[in-house]
Amino acid sequence: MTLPGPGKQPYHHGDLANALVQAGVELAREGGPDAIVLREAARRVGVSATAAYRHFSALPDLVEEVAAAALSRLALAMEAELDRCRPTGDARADAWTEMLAVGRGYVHFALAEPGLFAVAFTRDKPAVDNARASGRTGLTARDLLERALDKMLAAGMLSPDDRGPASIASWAIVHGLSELLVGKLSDLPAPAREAVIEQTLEVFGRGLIIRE
Amino acid sequence: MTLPGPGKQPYHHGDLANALVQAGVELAREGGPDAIVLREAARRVGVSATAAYRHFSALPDLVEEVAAAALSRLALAMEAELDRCRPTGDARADAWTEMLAVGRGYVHFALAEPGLFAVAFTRDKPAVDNARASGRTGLTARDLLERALDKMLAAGMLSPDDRGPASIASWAIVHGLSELLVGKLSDLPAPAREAVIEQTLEVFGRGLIIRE
DNA sequence: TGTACATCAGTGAACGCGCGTTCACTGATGTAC
DNA sequence: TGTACATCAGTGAACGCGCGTTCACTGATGTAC
Repeated sequence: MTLPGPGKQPYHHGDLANALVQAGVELAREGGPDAIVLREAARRVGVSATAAYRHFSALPDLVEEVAAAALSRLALAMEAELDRCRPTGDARADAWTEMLAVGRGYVHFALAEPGLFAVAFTRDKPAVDNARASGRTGLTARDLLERALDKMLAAGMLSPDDRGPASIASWAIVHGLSELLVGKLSDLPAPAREAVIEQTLEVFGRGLIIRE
Repeated sequence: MTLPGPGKQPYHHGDLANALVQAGVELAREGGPDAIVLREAARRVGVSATAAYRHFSALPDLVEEVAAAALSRLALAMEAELDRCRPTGDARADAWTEMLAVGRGYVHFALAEPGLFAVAFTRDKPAVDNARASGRTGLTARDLLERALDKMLAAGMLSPDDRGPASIASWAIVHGLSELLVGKLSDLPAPAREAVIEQTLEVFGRGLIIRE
């Protein structure tokens, strides 16, 4: 690969596909799914609109990769929240702390990046959950949730009978909370919002956790 | 108002505003928010595109009214589900049955009318929950939920401390479930889907209901 | 090490499309006298 | 009961716009000999 000298515009970009996806991500951040516009992405990268067709068969291809990148960022945000957990050694407490972190990470990402969140869950295509694009192959949001639930199970605070239903139920509660806070409940001031998040996760947790 | 004779196309439509909203609803059913197109709505009603401007200041006005109509239909679907409940006389059982009906009505509407559901929760504007448009002024989805929760409270199966958080938590669980089933989990076959709905509501219910 | 040439990655003009909206207009309606 | 006239509710042509995509092309790259 040739590094361009200062001020030089190389004829070959070198990494156009990626650059277009990044531009697409930026557009999505600013205006959600509908704002992902092929011509604008090309414009931002400084390339002709037609150049995009060397890397994507058509617009939906680009959108799909932007969605994958958005999902990837969601998982990253959740991992960041997870990293802030300090284990105490109490398996039960730690498992629930992890579960809360996963949920909070999810909801906070939606609030911080509503455009990307919308794109991540946009459905034009069969919708592949695997984020194989954008160079990342780490754990998905779903993986992080399952791991937290497994720890709860291992800690004996989750009934084996509930392990199955718990996946989708947990996903639903954080997803619904995210959509509402970003949408119909967007008027809530930030402090009230945080209280709502904590209370909702707590009520939900009571349904999950075995009473000792 | 003049009723048009057979085959006569009256110059004055008589109820254009409403007809355009209905056409918009149809478009939304078929393709979600982006499918609400002023010109197409006018076309379907058999009127020039510009006629719409006698009744709506611009496209977002139409969309807003279509969204209100969609919310109205959601509430109607929930009421229909509610009407199928047969009270047993046991206040606790009946309250929970009603709560389940409200939740199921919500999720089933989303599954039956994904386009309308999306429009109902689309956010371009401040988003007024009041469905003052489309001639309906009944109870909203939110009202139905609050009523069910009040009955649970009255039946002594919901802690007064939880009454507040329960509103948004309940809304979140059904909303998230709806979004997921219509989106990322749309591959689920119908029977599995129903099982997921029941299990999710049950797990959630355990968090809400006071253990006797 | 040089050179011919296939292949790759761009360019720029052009296309057709459907949209929202404006404009000047005309036909229908209803009200004052 | 008639009639003049303001107002209301439509029409149809036209606008500019930005989009996705196609086409024939050209410059850069890399490989075979």
